[in-house]
Amino acid sequence: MPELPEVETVRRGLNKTILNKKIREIKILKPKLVRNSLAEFREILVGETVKNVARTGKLLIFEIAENTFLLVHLKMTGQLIFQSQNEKMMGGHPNPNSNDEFPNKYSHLIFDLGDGEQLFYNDLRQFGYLEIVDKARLLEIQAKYGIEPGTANYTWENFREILAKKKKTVLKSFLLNQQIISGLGNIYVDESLFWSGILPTRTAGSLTEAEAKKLFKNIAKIIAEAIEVGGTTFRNYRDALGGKGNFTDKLAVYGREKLPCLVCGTKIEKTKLNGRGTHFCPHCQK
DNA sequence: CTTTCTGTTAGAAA
DNA sequence: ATTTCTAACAGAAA
Repeated sequence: MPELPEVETVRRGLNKTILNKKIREIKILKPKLVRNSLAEFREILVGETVKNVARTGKLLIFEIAENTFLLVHLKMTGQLIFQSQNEKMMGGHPNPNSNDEFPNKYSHLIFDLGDGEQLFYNDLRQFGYLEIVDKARLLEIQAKYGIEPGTANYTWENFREILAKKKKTVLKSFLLNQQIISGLGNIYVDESLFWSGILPTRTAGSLTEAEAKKLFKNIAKIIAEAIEVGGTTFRNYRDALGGKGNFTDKLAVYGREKLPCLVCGTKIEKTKLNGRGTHFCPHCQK
């Protein structure tokens, strides 16, 4: 479900709500989502506090101690939602942006933070995971991620270099590959290619210098804009307070098949490319 | 009713 | 080695 802007929005929400609150207890209702043994998972976390929540690509990193990190990947439908029971008891819904009540049938882990405060890990499709790792393992995992929009390694030089290394790869797959460029998913790949006027079926090596530069800039721009408005809620995505993202109304092609292109009015087409639904304007994209 | 689709990605197959 | 397909799962939409 969530791509870089959505995970970043969750990260920011968590940093505003759960930092330095002691984990009193953890209810684990779906053990398979935890990659450590349950005993170890509880042993390490209960009594600790989260010092900071960081992120690499779509992976959340809870900093627990010098050599202890809790990784959380939301995959398609994972949610991390903070709820304070106190506000609820004072009347009104605890989260002004949400009507959802928690826990629900998809709340598979519940972190008790004391004072009526809880953090829920919800996951309809149960593809996500939680895993405690040490620093060495964390670095190993982070090393597999490609350049990331919004960070220092996202430079034109580096972008040109990865394009040159994957000349024959179809752009859609190229942009979805987290080891090449991290953070993009199906929505933002389609949007970036649309605004760059490039068909998703083109190969990395087929781009002109001008096209490549345009794509490079548009990716950074679209990701930044999406973060600003709290990401995109197409179906299940919710932020750390249960709220929805507002980039949804700004989508130009994703989910707009058969609707007129915002730029030229041609009907947006949807095809399947490498197993992924792919949206594009047959007139604007060459 | 059945079939197809869904924001991810590890691992298998090609 | 590199690229494409499939499975993990539940539910909505066609």
